[in-house]
Amino acid sequence: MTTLSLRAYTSQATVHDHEQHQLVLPIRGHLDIQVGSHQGTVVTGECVIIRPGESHLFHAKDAARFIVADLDSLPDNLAASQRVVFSISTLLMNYLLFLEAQLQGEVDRNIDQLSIALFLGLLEKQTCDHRVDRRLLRVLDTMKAQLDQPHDVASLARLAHLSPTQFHKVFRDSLGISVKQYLTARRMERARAQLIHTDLSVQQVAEAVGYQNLSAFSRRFSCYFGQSPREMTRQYSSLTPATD
DNA sequence: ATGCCTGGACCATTCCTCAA
DNA sequence: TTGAGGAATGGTCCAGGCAT
Repeated sequence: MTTLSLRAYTSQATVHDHEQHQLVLPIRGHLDIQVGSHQGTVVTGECVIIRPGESHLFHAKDAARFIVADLDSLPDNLAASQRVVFSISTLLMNYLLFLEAQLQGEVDRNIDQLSIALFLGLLEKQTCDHRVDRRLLRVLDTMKAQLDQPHDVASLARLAHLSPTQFHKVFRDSLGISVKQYLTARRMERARAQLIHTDLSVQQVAEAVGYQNLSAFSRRFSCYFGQSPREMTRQYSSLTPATD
């Protein structure tokens, strides 16, 4: 049995434990946590795993809000991990924001079941073997929010309060790829989504993800996905029934 | 014919790693 | 932290394919 609840703690909770697994996912503000021997702060974009019988306590600031999920069992990817805290994907983070609104609305059993199913589906997609360095969170947000803008490493490093060399190192240690590779990956994924889900032309999509030059975009897209933007569009449009 | 797109060649810039 | 050097990336130009 999986239940989801939205909770906003504002005061020190007493030490306690549960029979079920519990996941705590901040959607605003941060929490000070103590889980077993682990102690630290958890911020938006991270998830805490609390195993059955494990003593824990939270302390949240006034404005902090977070989603709590009680589960009988963890998905395999989480169960296999020894981590207490890991970074969640942007997709799951966005879904949590939707859930926040959903959980405060009217109670509808069907919708609730679908919501939980989707939550579990996204949970299974998490790679919980890493935790993104805090200094990079603003940088990642900035890049993702401004994919159409040019980003140079020097200014991104300043945002993280690191020297360019340190920034390179922290970035690769934390995410396993270089800054440029990360930016290109985000741009390509966004581009693919726009090509498949919108009627924007390849030119418009290229501009939307920061390429002034269509040729450069097409080349990069083909390298990344192994097929051209137009081929990608056609492949998916042939799978989608016509609406008119 | 026209517009849209792809991909090759070339070049400049920026990135990234590594040694000092 | 800095600097060097190779690698990667993006822009420009252009030729050519494809659909309308």
